[in-house]
Amino acid sequence: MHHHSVVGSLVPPHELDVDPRELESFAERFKQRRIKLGVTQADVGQQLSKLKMPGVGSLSQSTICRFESLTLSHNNMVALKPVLQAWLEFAEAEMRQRKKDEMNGAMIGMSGHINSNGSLIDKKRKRTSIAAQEKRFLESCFIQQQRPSGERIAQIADKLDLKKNVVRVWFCNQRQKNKRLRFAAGQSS
DNA sequence: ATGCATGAGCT
DNA sequence: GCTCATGCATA
Repeated sequence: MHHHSVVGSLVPPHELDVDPRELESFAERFKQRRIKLGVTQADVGQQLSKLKMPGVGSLSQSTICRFESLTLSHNNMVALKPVLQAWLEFAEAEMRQRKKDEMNGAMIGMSGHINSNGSLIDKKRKRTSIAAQEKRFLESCFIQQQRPSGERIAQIADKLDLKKNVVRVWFCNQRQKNKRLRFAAGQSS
């Protein structure tokens, strides 16, 4: 229910071929201006929904962070760029407006805080922690076969005393990691 | 900032 | 069962 791809992998055909260097410079400018605005990565993610861009909801701090550090796939970077660019313009316009208001002496009392709290007891997602030694083995296996068969995965899982699913997901994440812009072969900047 | 996980969509 | 975009949880 919370997975509504912001843009899926559908990108205008004209922009399918975007210069990685262009993305890199944009990401850098984005971060600098975001910081200048005094806004956190988490804030950006939440404020995106205020943009009312069709099909664009909010994003997590993780995703904003990864955009800034170029650790997303090329297509993902290309898809997110226009959205974040729109947010930047929106946020800077808003700031200009605030300054203007202050100039007009429209200082509004900035105090008051209302805090309510409701605590619910729910099952939180747990994260398996794979030990360094196990990781080393997994990495060596990954070098041999990036896409081991189900049988091979079961074998590895058994040897490392990990759930088969944990090993399968590890390989999936590893392959995905190899596709991230920043680690892709052929990056020169 | 990053590791492990989820869920949608596709084959 | 994979890829892909994305996020919770945690270091």
